Amino acid sequence: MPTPLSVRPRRPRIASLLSALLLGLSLWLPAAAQSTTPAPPLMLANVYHPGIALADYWVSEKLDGVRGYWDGEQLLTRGGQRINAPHWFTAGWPKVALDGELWAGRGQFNHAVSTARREAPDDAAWRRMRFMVFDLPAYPGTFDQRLPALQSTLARLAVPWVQLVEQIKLADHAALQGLLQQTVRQGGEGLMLHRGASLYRAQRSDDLLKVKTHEDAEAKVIGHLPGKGKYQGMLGALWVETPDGLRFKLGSGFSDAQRRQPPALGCVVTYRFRGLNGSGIPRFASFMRVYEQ
DNA sequence: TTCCGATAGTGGGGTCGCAAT
DNA sequence: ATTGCGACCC
DNA sequence: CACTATCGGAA
Repeated sequence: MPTPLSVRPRRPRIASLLSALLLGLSLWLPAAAQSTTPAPPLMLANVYHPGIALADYWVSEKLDGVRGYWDGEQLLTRGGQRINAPHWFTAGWPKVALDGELWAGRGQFNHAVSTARREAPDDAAWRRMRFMVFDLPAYPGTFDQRLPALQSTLARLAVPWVQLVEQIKLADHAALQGLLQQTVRQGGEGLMLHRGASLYRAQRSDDLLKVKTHEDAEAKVIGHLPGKGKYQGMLGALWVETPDGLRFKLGSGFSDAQRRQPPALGCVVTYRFRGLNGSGIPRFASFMRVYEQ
């Protein structure tokens, strides 16, 4: 799927009629900004479920940062946006593709995003960043074979802010759950599984799996927010309040029928979430069901 | 026939960059 | 200087 | 990121 619509309409200050014309025109022109390239061919993850042949996989921590794809020349985001790192950060990097995560440590997701997406690199911020590499996309071999090649590639580079993501083998599902709980307790986001026998495929498949935890909680419905597009005239999101008085919007997890007849004001709903963001608001919250005592 | 995989299309918090105020 | 919005990240 | 709905081909 070709990346659509150029972004960032950079319109000159002329008559508003003309600028509107240019804006409309810009949708048909190639992306003007030097910051956008086609999305890199990334391997994407499915969700782990019991029954997967764990012996076929390598296990590593899921690092909560910004996906970074080094195409041999420049750093790109998952969507193909150019990442403006300081020159020293990428100096000496190999002329081959590297796939990894721009990461500032556990619990530092916002710092990683802020640093990676700033147009003018903030040197002090970048000094806290690491490129945690987990794959060598262009290498013709299985993940089992790419791992040692990647290790020697990074060993030649030998800078502390570029590191290989540690991969281990686990005996069984129980061991996986144990490591998952331990990792999350320590502030990690979850685990990733790489199938050892898999070639690098730019697709979402079971060759790459993610393992995450989730929690359930309750909140009271204090408002209905309207939907857009295909949800015009239906529920877009519930405005809810937690027992602590924290308010946020709950907009995912509803069936179309529930969006037509949403939970009533004042009732309590159960939602699922994965950790809290910096302000204590549940991250990736989704509606589960109406709560009944 | 049923089921699975890939798409398309909604929704969230947070951040940056730009335009309007 | 503040606010609002779209487009990204997750 | 989360999710639901849909469609076509695999099972």
